[in-house]
Amino acid sequence: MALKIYNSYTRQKEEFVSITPGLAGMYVCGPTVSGESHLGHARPYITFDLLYRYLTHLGYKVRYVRNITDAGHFEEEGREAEDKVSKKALLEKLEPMELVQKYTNLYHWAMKQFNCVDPTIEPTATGHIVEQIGMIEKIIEAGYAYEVNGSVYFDVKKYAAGHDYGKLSGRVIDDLLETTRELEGQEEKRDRADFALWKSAAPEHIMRWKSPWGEGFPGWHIECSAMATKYLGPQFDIHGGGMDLLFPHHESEIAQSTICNHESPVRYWMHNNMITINGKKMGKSYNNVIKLTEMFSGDHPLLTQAFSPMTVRFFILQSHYRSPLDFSSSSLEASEKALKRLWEAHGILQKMNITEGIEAADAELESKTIKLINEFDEFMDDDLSTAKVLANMFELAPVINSMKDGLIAMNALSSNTMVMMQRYFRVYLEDIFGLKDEQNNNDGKLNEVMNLLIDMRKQAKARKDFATSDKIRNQLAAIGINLKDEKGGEMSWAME
RNA sequence: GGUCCUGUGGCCGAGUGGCUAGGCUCAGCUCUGCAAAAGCUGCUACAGCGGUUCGAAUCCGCUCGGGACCUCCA
Repeated sequence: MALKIYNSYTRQKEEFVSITPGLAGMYVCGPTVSGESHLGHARPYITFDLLYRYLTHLGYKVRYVRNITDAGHFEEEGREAEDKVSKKALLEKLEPMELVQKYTNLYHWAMKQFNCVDPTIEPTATGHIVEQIGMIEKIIEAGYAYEVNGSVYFDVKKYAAGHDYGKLSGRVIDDLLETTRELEGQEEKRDRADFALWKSAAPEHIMRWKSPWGEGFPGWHIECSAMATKYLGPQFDIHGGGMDLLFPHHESEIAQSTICNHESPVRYWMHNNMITINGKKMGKSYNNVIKLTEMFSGDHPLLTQAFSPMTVRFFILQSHYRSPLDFSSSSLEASEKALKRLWEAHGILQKMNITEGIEAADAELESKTIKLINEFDEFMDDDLSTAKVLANMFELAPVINSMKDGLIAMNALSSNTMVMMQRYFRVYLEDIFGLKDEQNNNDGKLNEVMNLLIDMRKQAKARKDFATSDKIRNQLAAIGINLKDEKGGEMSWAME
């Protein structure tokens, strides 16, 4: 089996073949650090973290570039240029870079909470002004851009004449040229479909750089092209981002890079679908965002409780990344319970001592188990079908739990299968899905205290002193620790 | 208005034409001093109407509903 991924460019699943065997280059559109990340942002970061982890698991050495957009852009092309970052900075009375730093830190914190692996390179737009200017100059030299009043625009019409502008996003160039939408201040551009490579900065702009065309700031799309080219080369394997970036952002990236580097920049375009609330995309424009800090604290009118980062991560993994995913507090609650059950089964499985050389006593269960486990790889190779892998795990969880409770004999499955199941659960849940234990019970002293309490409760139960045994259990429950009686008189515990 | 996507059981969600994903909820049962946890059982759905086919949730057409992009957006 080989990994197949859905390529937005060709609109079909394709076998992934990297340009250089053994190496993979991927670029993911990172955040604009002019505000706090919300739940919607979590999806691409977790989706492409999953991809990065899986490619690594498959043996690729991956260069994972995820940018930070810290240079502000005009709010809306054609209207009065207004730098997002500097606008907010005025409101908050902060230096632009102070604001950028604040939200960058917050973003990094959120990524850590989600257990996302750091990208191998995390370039900033402001750190690559020189490269962006260089690229713009090349485009002008090639005759595909023109300068007006200190701003530079990409000539879409000319590009479209010889290239397939619009292929990625399914746009028809004539429609773009004939937009019914009425936009003001288009007079600088030769054509309304043209987009800015460089914008002249109005005097009040705080963020500004010198360029051959005067002081200004880079256009929205050029940073990704410049940084991707610099770190991944003129053509690289995978470019990821949210579906809402298909047009115009990624379409424009292709155009710019193609003119500069004389080849299409990306082999596989991957796009995650949106997270919605009541069917509507979560986004700034809709005023329906739930910030990640609010998710984790529960401090939001739409939330009935706080949801941990791993619950959110699991929630996202339970659906396919190209399907829309509708948020509601109750579906998060369902994910929380499901994850808890699965994670406990995982813990039980890992603690099992496997006796070597056991032959399977239950041939039917043995073959079913092997099939379910083998499908993990198959499903992941099929465009990262995490939901199906999890479904198989949930089919195996009762088997694991039943073995622990003695409802299924320990020798029902062969040693080889047990070892394989242990390995696959660990590799998939922890290494590939990036889930981790959120209970802070690593404290050895807490464990010893709990062992003491369990011992006391066992003794109380043995002499039928239920008042004492219930007191221990109930008071622990009150502080969020659940004691569970097990078959055979043993007890285990778990934090809420 | 243009382009594209989508409509699955109480809820969330997988679904490559035939073998009825999975999770959560709910009901019953088992285990248990009680509870929790765990296990077992039950709940057979694919917006509507046509068509193709031996056979369609899956393909085609129409109708209705929802959404995305076309403007900053993950």
